[in-house]
Amino acid sequence: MPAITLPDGSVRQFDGATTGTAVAAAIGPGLARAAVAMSLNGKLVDLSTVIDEDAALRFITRKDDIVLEMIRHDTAHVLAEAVQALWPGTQVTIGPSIKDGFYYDFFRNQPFTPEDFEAIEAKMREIIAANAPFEREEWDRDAAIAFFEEKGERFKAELIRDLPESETISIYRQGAWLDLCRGPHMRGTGDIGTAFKLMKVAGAYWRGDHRNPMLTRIYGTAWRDQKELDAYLHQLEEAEKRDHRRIGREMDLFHIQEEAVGQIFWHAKGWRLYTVLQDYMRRLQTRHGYQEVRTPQLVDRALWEASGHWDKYREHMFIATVEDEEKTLALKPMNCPCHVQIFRHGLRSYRELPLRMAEFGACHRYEPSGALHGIMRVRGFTQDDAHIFCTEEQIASETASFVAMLDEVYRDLGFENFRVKFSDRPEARAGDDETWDKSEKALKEACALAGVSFETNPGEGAFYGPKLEFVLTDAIGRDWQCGTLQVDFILPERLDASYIGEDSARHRPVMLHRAILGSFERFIGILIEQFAGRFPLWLAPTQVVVASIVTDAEPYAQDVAEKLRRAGLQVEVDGRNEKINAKIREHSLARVPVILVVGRREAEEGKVAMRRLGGSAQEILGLEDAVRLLGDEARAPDMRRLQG
RNA sequence: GCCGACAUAGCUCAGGGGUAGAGCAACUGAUUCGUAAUCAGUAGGUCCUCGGUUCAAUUCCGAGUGUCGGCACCA
Repeated sequence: MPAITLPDGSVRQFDGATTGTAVAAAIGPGLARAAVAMSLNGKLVDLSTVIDEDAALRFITRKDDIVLEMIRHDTAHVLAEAVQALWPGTQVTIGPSIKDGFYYDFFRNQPFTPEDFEAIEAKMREIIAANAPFEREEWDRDAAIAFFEEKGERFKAELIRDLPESETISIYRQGAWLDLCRGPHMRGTGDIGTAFKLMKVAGAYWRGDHRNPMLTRIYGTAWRDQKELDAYLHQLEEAEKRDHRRIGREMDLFHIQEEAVGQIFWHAKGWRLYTVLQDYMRRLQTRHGYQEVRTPQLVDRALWEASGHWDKYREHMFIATVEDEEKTLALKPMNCPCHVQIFRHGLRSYRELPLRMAEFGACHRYEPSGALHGIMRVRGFTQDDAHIFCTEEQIASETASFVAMLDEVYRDLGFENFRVKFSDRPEARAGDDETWDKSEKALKEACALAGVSFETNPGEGAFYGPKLEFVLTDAIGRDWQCGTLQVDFILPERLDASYIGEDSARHRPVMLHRAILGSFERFIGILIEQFAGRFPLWLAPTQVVVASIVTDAEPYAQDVAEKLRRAGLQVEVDGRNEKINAKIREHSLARVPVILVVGRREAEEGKVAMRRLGGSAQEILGLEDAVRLLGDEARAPDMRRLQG
């Protein structure tokens, strides 16, 4: 006699075991039509699930956002059926819903191409139109394995074999086709609707392991209706316009070419942005008690052997040799071993700790070709790196002040939201478990002190210690690690760093590896996408264009520009023989934040007509006022804070 | 690195077995025009590289390089 409690608090009694379908029908035909699944005691299940005891029930209709996940998951099943119908012998593997869509991984000797999409989508529409119900069955484990092996589905068989013994083996049928699946699903394929689209094909390793065979993955997107789908596709187009590679070209910031793959040719404007950012970071870190150093690019392999990097990362290092010498040198892939050299050069006292050593360290890593991505993932980059040599007791407070500094920087640069991941010990690591226990504990306590909440990223730590990763998202929705803080008990040991304690004995310092931007290259990439190239005045490579209306006004335009330059602004004069409309248009498209228009009138009266990017209003200002206003506004945020 | 796609003027792209075209940009001239494109003209290309097929390859085939999208990697 199940009593079913609905979200409005009402309770319905049923004589015997019932199903969601029956309950919905009992409530009303409208709901019966609309309900596609249900939440039973908080768990999302099929509508056909049998209810034989008291339960809290909420029906899921297309209005619920959770239905998007179901649509996507169901669409993945339909995709798999379509593909197997068109290319028998293709093996199925897994097909989950993901952000904005779904994918399905297939094994087939010949990969799919986007040209196949049309045929696949047509077949999918057929399957959806047939509206076969999704039917759940629970199978015996061995029978399921035998069944899939019989069919030649060795990946499916392997999946079942690897499921824990306690797991129920459930199968979902849709018409004549079936798949191993945990569920839940909507009522039938017809519930999917027609707002789906196959997006791209890609290779993906079976179970995400590069030693395994490569599968063909088909990505798709699916939505409740065409309107949502169109909106999503439009959003993708908009994101593409923010792509830092595109804006970098449009704004003449940088380029990359074949002769220096993975390295950046910074053009004048891009470099201006870079140096403004670097100056800002330098001021900030000085204020936060860091000392800046500079260490060599080429360092003998002996040091990398001692640090452990040679062993682990040799293939990813650029090696340099000279004919006259036996030595093998490596372009530094990171700065820490060099910083330890400075630390251990001479005797250190506990009184010097925490010692915060910073370097804008230019590093080179031979990144896999497939990893390269614009200026975000490169082979030559510069970290805003620093190492804090401290005692164990100082870890927490140093972490807290680091997080405060990072927070300040991210806010100043327009990032209010960022995610923090805590990555703990990886499989391949240096140091014993005791040390790792100590490091992870220290870092977690430090997070608590700093009020940092994080998600855990198991097994993703550095080989020498656990790390915090500060993650920002690019225009296309991809995550990038920028800031980081890593606790390291290992390197000081390996490279024999020590200080003299209060007790006059030698002690090992702890090293905190930390970066805020991560690399200038990556961060500037993110910054470009964040602002879509429309930088705040202090970061803009060209801050002001003075545009003359008539040739007569050009001398005055030059005069205006000169005064602005003296106030520290980056100014260009557009004295070309073009109509003012054309100039406004061009400089607006070039994302110049401020255009000062000057004609005869302004020249006579000593004024400027100021127009801001994105607005159409103009403001008439006296020249001196404009210079003061813009000069003030162009100050970096830290300078404003200092100067008020 | 792996799978796939792509590579033509500075940019965006069209074309196609008989050595290439558009728009924008550039340059020249005219125009001096007050807030998102003035008009006219000119110039610009080893069609990524190497090899093969062919009377003939930028086009077809192969290899390489690079880029893009994923996957794997990311000290």
